[in-house]
Parts: sequence; structure tokens; C-alpha cells
Amino acid sequence: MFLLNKQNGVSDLVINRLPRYYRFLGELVAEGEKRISSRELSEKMGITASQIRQDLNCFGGFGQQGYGYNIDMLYEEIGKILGLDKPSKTILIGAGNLGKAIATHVSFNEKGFELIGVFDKDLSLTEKIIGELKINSMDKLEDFCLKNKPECALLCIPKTAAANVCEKLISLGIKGFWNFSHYDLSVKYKNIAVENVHLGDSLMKLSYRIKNQ
Amino acid sequence: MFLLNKQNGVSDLVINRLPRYYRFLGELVAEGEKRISSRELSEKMGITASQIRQDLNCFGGFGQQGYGYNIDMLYEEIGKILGLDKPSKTILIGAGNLGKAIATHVSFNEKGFELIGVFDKDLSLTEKIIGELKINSMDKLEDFCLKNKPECALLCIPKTAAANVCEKLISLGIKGFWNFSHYDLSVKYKNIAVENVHLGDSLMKLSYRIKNQ
DNA sequence: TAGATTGTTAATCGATTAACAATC
DNA sequence: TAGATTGTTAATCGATTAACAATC
Repeated sequence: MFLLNKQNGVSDLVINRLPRYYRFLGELVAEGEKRISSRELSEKMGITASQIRQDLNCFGGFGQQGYGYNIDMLYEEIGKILGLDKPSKTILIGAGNLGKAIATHVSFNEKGFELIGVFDKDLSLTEKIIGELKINSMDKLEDFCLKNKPECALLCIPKTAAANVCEKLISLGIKGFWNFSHYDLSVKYKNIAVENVHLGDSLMKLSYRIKNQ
Repeated sequence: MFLLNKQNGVSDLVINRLPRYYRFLGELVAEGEKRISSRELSEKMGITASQIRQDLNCFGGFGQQGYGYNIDMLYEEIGKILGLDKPSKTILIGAGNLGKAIATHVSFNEKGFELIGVFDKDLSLTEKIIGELKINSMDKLEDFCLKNKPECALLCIPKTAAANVCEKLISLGIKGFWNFSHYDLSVKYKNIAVENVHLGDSLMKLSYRIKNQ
């Protein structure tokens, strides 16, 4: 049989909830809890038990009737579904304020990624260190990609530079973008994995909510 | 009449799209464009014209039959809906790597906020400058809030510290949180405006998408 | 006036919730 | 076995898309 699970065509809304399940289960693992029912988990997370069972059953039957879910097992399974066990080689483009903070603040290795290179067009940054990586000038980008075959790029560059850089990166085989720039990648490139972190948009949403209770 | 618009009970999904409309319209304003139809805008944004018209009509009839929308006017109106013209006084809690980068990288003033104070429990940071603000120790927090009445807090602290800090901030009158911590505020506090920026969750979603095309 | 495009209603589609038979 | 809780089907709810009359 070709399909080993029901994963094909799982809704984005379900995928968006998986990391949150993973986080809550991780806490339970850390607390040494062994077992939880969908009802108990639903109360902790503030969602319905039905939704939890529906979501999980997109990927398989991880529970046991009359018992609930084994926490260690479920945590591990969701990690595998998210692909956290198969790190994607990643490069950071843009080592300014934000790029530097993201690169040093986020645990790439626990999240399914491995940061292997840093690039910035500002030559005054070249050779400086971020984490354990030397910043490279942009003219090293092509050779580096041909040699190391990164699959993912973390974009911390201004909108004005983004369009060209993305085109180049895609031609060099990048398949996914963690996009902090204000460039709307996915309008032009439909088959590329893009996760936008539009901090400005996020703030404006908050502004609306604060002003409308 | 009590309600001046149809705004009450607008779906979150609509609100989430408003900042993106605002961004695209802002570009058109900058390019000097004066007029656009829902169809033209839909092509630029990669969504349907129907959705644009439905979304906008949650707040009023901003268009004109046979003509389309006046770009300057629509841009301004969406800005007002988002409350960008009424800045919310905001404090930053946590002036580490990330807090510092966010505070200096994001244009609060254009997004409906005004950063008026910075706090960190690490006393070695006290009196250092972020942007134009001096970092304060946490024991100044209460007096500062009583005096300046901030409405919003930007949380860049570890999960372990977040629960206590949030409780305190809410008791001091904070109504909205831009939450970069991994603490799930909204489970406990239902009537507070929270915008989560869970960078780890975002990365895990990207991991899933890269590994599943 | 004729053409264009909105605002809005109706139809479709998808997601969430509820219910319950299966089963541990 | 009896009790609990899943996996899954059915019912409900809400969001998106399509269609079109209103109107600039």
C-alpha cells in the first residue's frame, strides 16, 4: 500500500495546532505524567476534547479506548509528524539586530532545523560570529549552497532586498522560508513552504483587539 | 443609535487579514495609485475579490459601484479600524537579546503603540539604554504603571517568569499583551487581548511543511 | 445611457462540535 | 464484567465563494 498514514491533505488549521499540542505534552513529560485523556488535555489547553481527537486521528490512532493517551508516546509521535527528528539545513540571510537575536534566541535543533550558515551584504559584519557561525558576505552564498545544499532560509532582510534574494535562493534549491521580511513570497511562489512572521501585522492585530475589547 | 458601524462581532479571521490589506494598500499609496477594484487587488494579494468585498463590508461601504475603491481613503479607513491613530502606551518586560531586537526593530508608532518604558530583572542591565529609553529594574514597575498607566505589555521573558509577571501586570491595569514568551496567557485570562508570537511553534509548522511538500 | 463594479444575498464548502458504537 | 474513553460518523456552525441586483 502506498500511503502509510492519513496525512495527505491535512488541513492547515490542524497543522497549526500541532506545535501547541507538542508544547503542552512536553510539559507533561517534564512533570513525569504518563497518561492523559482528551478531556483532561482539552481542559488544560482551553479547546474541546472532540477537536483533539479529530486532530490526532488525521495522523493515526494514538490512543486506547478506556485509557486515553500515553503521554511519552504521543509526544514522540507528534514530534515525528512535525519532522523534528530530521533537521533541515538552514541558512540565515541578514545578520542585523533581528537576525542575530533570532539566531541566538531560538533552539533550531529542537525544532527540526540546523543552522549551518549566516550571510549579510554588509561587509563590515563579515567574519564576525553569530552563535558558532562566521558571517559570510553575500558573494559566498552560491558556492556555499552548491556545496552544502541547505533546504531552508531564515530571511531577516528588508522588503526591498527580499524579492531578488528569494529568487536566487529558490534557484539554489531552497524549499522553505522562515520569513521575517515584509515581502509576500507566497503570492509569487506557490509551491514553496513559507512561514511568515510579520511582526508588524501581529502588532496591528493586537492594536485592533485592545481598542475593541 | 448606539452602534455607528457593523464592527461588533467581526470574525478573528477577518481581523487577521486587515493588516495585510493595509500593507498592500500602503504600497499602492506609495506608488501614487489612486483607485483599485476588488478584482485587481485580489490578483495582487492572491485571494478572491469576493472575500475582499465581504471583509471590507464588515466595517462599512468604502467602495463605489462602477468605480472601485479610493486607495488613499481605504488605506486611512483601515488604519482607523485597526486603531493605529490612537497609540496604546506600552512597556517592554525583558530586555535581553530578543526584547532589545524587537524594541529597536519594530516601528511601534506606525502600528498603534508607543513604547514608554523598559524593565528587566537583571540588575546589570539597569540604566542601560534601549532606543531612547533607560532600562529599569523590576521593582520600579508598580510605581511606573500607577503613574503612567500603560495599557499594553511586550513580554520577552522566559516562560518560568511569565505567570507571575502577567498576574501583576493585569492587576496594574494592562489590557493587552504582545507575548513572545511561551506562557499561554489566554488559557487563564479570557478577557485580555493577547497576540502570541510563538517563534518555536512557527518553526515547527515550517518543519512540517518542508517535510511534506 | 452603457459599462463597470460594488454591496449583499444565496450556495457551497469546510471546520468544529456532538453523539455514540466500538473496544480496551 | 462494568466503566471509561477512544475513533468515527453525523449534525451544526461558520467561512468562503458565487451570483446578481443595485447603482455609480
